[in-house]
Amino acid sequence: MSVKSIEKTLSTLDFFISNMKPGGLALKDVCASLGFKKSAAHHMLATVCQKGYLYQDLKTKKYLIGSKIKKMSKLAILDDSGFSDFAFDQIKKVNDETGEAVHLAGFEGTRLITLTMLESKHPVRVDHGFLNKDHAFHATASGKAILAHMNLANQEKILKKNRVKFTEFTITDKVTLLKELSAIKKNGYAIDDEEFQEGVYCVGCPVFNEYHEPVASVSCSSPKYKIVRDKKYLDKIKSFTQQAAFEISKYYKPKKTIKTIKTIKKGERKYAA
Amino acid sequence: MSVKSIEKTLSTLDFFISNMKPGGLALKDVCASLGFKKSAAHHMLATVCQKGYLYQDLKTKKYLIGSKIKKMSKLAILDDSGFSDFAFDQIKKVNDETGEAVHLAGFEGTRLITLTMLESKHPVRVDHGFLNKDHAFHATASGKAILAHMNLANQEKILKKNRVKFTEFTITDKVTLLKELSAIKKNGYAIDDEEFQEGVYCVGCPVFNEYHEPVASVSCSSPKYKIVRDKKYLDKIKSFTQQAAFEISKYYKPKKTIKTIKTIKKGERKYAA
DNA sequence: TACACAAGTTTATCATTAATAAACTTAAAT
DNA sequence: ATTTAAGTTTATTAATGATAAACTTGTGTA
Repeated sequence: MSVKSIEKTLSTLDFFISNMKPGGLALKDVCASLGFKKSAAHHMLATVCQKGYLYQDLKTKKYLIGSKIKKMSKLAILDDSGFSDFAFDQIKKVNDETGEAVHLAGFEGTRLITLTMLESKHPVRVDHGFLNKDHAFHATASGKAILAHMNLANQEKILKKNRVKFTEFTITDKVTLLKELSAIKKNGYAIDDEEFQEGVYCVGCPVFNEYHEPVASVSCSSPKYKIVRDKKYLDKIKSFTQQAAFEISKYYKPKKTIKTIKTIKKGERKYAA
Repeated sequence: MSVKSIEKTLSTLDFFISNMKPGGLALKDVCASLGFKKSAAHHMLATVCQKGYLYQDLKTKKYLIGSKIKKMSKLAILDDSGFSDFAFDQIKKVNDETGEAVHLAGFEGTRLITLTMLESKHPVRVDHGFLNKDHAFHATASGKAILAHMNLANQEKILKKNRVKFTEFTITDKVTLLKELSAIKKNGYAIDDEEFQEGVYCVGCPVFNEYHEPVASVSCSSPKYKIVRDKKYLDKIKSFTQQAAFEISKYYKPKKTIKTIKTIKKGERKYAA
């Protein structure tokens, strides 16, 4: 069960984060975009303002981002960038060598999260454009690469919340998926053959932490026709992706010789399963 | 009127931001600290997780900061630091010269916000320790310094929400306050004589933008006995505070000769009344 | 200066919804 | 293996959030 007034409020915060304009947003803008009644929206926004997450300009009455949210942007505990920064060069290399879109994905609970992505350089591009692949753990190479190396309990928790059929090729049957995951674990890489988007073929490889738990994945997406046309193209993508994931896993095996090791705080390794 | 479930939810987010522990927070911790019933808290947290503001660790079931909040911390629109950075040297100077606690305050709607503060260097210190002086516009030197230079309409809006009696010296009568504000405007500085905290005496001076609208203030806090003991001490504090506020106002009159002018974006000047 | 319109605010009422308690599940500790 | 504690789910009820309508404020136009 979910609490509707909370959903509406957090959707509103989402909206402010994504659609903020210089002078702020008017009540009617929020109502128009999110389909709220103006009196209801007013009560909601008044409460959000009272808590300091937004505030209202005295003169224009438009709503602006409040100090509570701004304060967040200064909190070190929220800074996740250590891992992504470490991974960037490897992601970049795959992108440079293949020219295809490359994704670095992590997860939070049962949700797959895109941490970094580099877009395709080719004229015919695979353009995902979304940074939260909600409920797509089972339908993406990045998701399956992580999932394959989890224990059964976690696999089941995730699959329970990830059973959306995105295309006709999306695997939704649990038994078929578990069989697939078992093969992925053996092979060391995952394939997404138009399971998330039609015409898109991806290869994904897992990133492990120091306990060999899967914590992230690297994936490379290509238009499927290229894969079909040239068998060796897949091998190329596969090897670069695999190599990148292997290198990124070293983030979790910090060597003393790396000078920057002191700056890697415990809290940054928060992708552990 | 305020929406209670929203209040609870945002209080919970506040709690997570302030009290996050490495492995996350358990449901019972939230319930114990905020006085929620566990089933209600569970429903609330489930909704917050669904929206990606928090997430639950698969194994420990503890709640952690989610990608939505992390993403916020990377958004440029939230970056307010231009003004505070510009002001820092001046704040520092007052702190160095007087040794007393110095505050830079701004405001959001009817709420006074502490942007930066430097603590007292003296053994007997005035230690505010709070960064959001809620509803204290009327009871602080920083608040009154800003308020004095606003138009009557805005003054009244703010005073309507700022009438808490913090000490026996807090001025809550509207007529008395408006008279005081008028004097402050004439003098160019505001005094807080134990109106917010007993034994604490503050001087506050307004910072103006290019349209001569008050947008912030600098205040310096001292134990009252020092002020009483030595008449010249107040003059010293007053002159340093005044000078700092004057210099900080230059942020809003950018000269072409300053090279960094190009980096000052329109959006950063968001303290205008 | 007056008028009309649009946006925001407040209020009281009603129906929905969030809070509750109790039963249930899971996992850890003895 | 048993007990306990934490988390989850469910059905019920009382409280609360949504609503419409009246009201206020401010802006732009005549």
